Amino acid sequence: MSDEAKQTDSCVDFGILNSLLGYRLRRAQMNFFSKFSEVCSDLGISPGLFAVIAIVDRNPGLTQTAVAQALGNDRSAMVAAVDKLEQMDIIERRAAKNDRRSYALFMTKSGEQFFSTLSNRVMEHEKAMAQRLKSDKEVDWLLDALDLLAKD
Amino acid sequence: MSDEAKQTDSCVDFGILNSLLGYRLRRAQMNFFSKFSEVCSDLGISPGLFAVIAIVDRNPGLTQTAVAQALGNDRSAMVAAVDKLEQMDIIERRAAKNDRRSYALFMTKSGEQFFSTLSNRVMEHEKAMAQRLKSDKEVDWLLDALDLLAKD
DNA sequence: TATTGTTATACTCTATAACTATA
DNA sequence: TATAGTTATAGAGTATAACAATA
Repeated sequence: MSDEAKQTDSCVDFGILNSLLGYRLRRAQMNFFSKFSEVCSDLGISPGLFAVIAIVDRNPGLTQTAVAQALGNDRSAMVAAVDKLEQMDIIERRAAKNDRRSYALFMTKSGEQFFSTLSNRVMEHEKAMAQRLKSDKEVDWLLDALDLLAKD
Repeated sequence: MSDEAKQTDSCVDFGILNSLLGYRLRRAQMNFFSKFSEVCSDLGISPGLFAVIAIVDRNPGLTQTAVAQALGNDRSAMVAAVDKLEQMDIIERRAAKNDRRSYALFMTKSGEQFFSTLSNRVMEHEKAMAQRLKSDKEVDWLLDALDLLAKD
């Protein structure tokens, strides 16, 4: 490898990208995503599926559309997700009481146990990442800042 | 709509998701992404293409592989990106001096002008988002925090 | 008419493997 | 043998449109 080529290895000027929240958000999120996958891939759970489980766990009886709206997804994306989670015996569809068009989503018994294990893993990962910041105060501050940037 | 169903609209408990940096990062990044698209879609530039242009603008003569490594992408993804940017007369491939396998990437004259316009738009968008935070100090702090979370 | 779940579809982004021409 | 660019391909994620059953 020539010296000229070697320059390209680590001396790249990121210019405007360095000052862009959007770019840094993307890099940070991509890192979180890949780390999450490492931690949870053997359990067959992606970040998206984790979010669905977390919502159903805390809000038993929600419809598929309601979960989709909460997560900012389209209803059509819920079908495959709930199919998979039902196949894994984590979530179950039950006929809704007042509306025969919709299903109510509930955790199964084994699903609750699974989510407990899963949450512990995710929290460990989260803890390791949060420790890169100086204090718990800074983590809270970051959570608030990200919330501001997520709105509309 | 029944009262029972109405509950699902905005009274969803996000549980553990609320305290997860990973989830909030995802929501914030998705918002940035869609806003960026609104601002730049008429120019035919996605966040990914913008990053490529920004790197080439500041580092003329880099190879495709070097740009890919800087951005954390695979080389194969660069082909279509550079094809499009070359078609738009923003970037051009030139034969590399010492290595006939590789191209050196450079901005075209019109590309530099285009990037100037583009950067102004992106900076406006960025400014609007940054103003959601309390001060410039907080923005700098956030940039540093995101940088910490993006590493390995 | 409007809404729920569903299906089909497509589009983007991304990663992998294999090929070629060079090194 | 190793690397740069390329191609083909496949997977995940996401969004749109249309349909049947139901409201």
